[in-house]
Amino acid sequence: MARVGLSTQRLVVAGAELADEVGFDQVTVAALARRFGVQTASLYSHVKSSQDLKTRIALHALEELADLVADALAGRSGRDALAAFADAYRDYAARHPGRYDATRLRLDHATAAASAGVRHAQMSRALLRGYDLAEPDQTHAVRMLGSVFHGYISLEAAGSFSHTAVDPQASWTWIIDSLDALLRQGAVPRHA
Amino acid sequence: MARVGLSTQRLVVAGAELADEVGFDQVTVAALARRFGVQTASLYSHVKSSQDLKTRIALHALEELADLVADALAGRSGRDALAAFADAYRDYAARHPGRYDATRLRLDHATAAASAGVRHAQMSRALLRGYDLAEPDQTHAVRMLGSVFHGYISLEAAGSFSHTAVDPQASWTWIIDSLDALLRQGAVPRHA
DNA sequence: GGGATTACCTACATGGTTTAGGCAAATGGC
DNA sequence: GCCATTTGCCTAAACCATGTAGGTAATCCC
Repeated sequence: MARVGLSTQRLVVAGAELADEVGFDQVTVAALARRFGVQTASLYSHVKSSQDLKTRIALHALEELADLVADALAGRSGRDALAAFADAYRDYAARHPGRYDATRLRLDHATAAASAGVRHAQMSRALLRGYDLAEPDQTHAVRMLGSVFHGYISLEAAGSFSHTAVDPQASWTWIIDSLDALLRQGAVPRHA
Repeated sequence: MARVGLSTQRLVVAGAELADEVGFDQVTVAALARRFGVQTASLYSHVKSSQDLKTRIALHALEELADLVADALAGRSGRDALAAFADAYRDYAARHPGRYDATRLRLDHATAAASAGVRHAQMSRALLRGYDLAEPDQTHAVRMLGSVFHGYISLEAAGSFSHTAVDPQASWTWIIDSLDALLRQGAVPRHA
């Protein structure tokens, strides 16, 4: 009865790879067991359930992505920082689609609060410190940036931009420039 | 052997309601059969597979949403139209979370091209005609609007905005005002 | 080397998906 | 109003995923 050497961590890492290959929602305990050549039930010694496995993959991806974003931001400011921030997310999603999907898994309050999601929020605020926004504008801006980048990446992944000839990279740059210009204006014209 | 009166259309409509109640990914052929009080296998005379059912629900939701957006846009222009457009999407997502999720189902190329997704793109362009954008800026702007609105709605639904005290409605209005201001400036400052 | 722990096993209950084949109810032509 | 056809729903059964219970073999540690 040769031992393969399973552990929670190895399952999570392999699960993340599997997610990139077949899609996050195709990650099942059974599929992961097949990949290790063991019986499905054997995995239940290391993860509590299918849900537990997915949550762990999500947390892992959030950490990994936060590290990449932190690296990208280091030593930059202004439009440079904004572009590096945005590109870090988009590159990660392109390179690791399954893990990127995993980062959007709905976590319960406590789990989210203990996750690297907090670092993501902090970095977003740090980025905006380069622009001169007072509260509550800063929070609005955090939400807008998150929405644009996340939305763009989702739509791009879903193939929504492949019906026109216009280069997605050009749109991406245009959007970053637009946001930079908008934020540089300081606040936003109050709605009449 | 009383007949319940199943049909593809009735299954799709009931499936959409079910999606709103229990979540789009909890929509199963078995659950839908229970709702009609018939055997699971009976539904396979009307839909080809679980995937087919989900695709049909997605197409249905896209149609329904396109109709609502068209209504919202009628007779408006400028910031008014922009806000109505944005609110139509957000209201739909709030009122019909399952169906909104369904609209994001990945469709194959041909299916997407024949879907109401095309109308959505057209309305987005119509909206932007109120601002003075030449190609390729118009395409960039279409993509930006889609990204912001879709991203905001996704993040809001995922509870990402419930960790700060700032009112989500305030951020939403702020974002619409910002986009309006940005678009009203005509083009965007070229990146230096 | 022996006891405790750990890694993996078999077996099974439960429930979703899908195909095949059948009978009964509705429909429509005469 | 009767028969033929079509259609709606059925049962049965194969397949696969989740999750639990309980067992055995490998490894760890003194």
